Amino acid sequence: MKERFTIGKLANASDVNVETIRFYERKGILEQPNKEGSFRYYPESYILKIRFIKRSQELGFSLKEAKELLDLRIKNHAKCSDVLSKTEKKINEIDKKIADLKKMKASLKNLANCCVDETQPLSECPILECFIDGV
Amino acid sequence: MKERFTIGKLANASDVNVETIRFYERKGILEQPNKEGSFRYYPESYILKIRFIKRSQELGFSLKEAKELLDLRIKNHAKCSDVLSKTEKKINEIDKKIADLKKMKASLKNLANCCVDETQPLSECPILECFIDGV
DNA sequence: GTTGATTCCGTACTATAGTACAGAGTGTAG
DNA sequence: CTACACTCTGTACTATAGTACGGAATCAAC
Repeated sequence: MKERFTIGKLANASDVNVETIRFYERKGILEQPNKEGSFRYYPESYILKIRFIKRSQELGFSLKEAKELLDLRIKNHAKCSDVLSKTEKKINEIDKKIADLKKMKASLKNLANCCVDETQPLSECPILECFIDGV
Repeated sequence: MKERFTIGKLANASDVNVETIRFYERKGILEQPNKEGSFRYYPESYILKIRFIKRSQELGFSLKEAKELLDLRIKNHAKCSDVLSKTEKKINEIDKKIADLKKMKASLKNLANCCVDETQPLSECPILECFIDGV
């Protein structure tokens, strides 16, 4: 038997505010679930959707982009090339983000290392160097 | 001879609005440069700072966090342990971001692959699977 | 079958990150 | 030495992403 969630339970399980879920519905980020009577009842998958949205934001995607990511799916093979090009674009974006995060990390590691080895030289604002070569 | 930039030149070189730079100064994100007369003149390093801030935002850091990253530096060795712990915290955050971006990417690759190989099964919302195991 | 928690809708408010603009002053190139 | 592009300060406006709240309706447990 499948679990169903009222908005309050869903909010709790997804670690967001009830108002946030309603806000997402108003904005079309989340689709409205079936209503029984006048109350919304959500399938469990919404927990995953909401967590995906929140994490996407933390990774530098806007709500709109998070929705685009959630919407990426193959409905019929005529549209496959469309999905493929969008997907490849997003993969490229993600690769750039990963590359830049790695540069940031290397820069921070270098900074941390200077705390250990006092003889290391260090510029006034060491993290600035992280994007110098080929952003 | 070092280059110096008026706010307009800096904005142009950094690919942001003049008002954005002034906004960052009001908010204390960027420190005010020396003024000659009543005009601001910036050293070249500000281009790098502003690009760093913008990119940090695209990687999911807030303005406040971007400033914290820019401010991470060793002033004297008494405070080293402080810098070290902040730096390690940020490195952990970055590692988590990288890990999740990789999961997203794998999910998108799987989706793309289904366009090529039609026999592959695909769920209704394939990207949702990306954070299922051990976020 | 009443009561208390939860949900409903709509509207208003908040925080963050800018953007726009008015009106005065300044710098510089011809 | 003047014209005009640029800068100054201050205030107001915008977009995005929520958050809060009033007052009515509903659900569920006793």
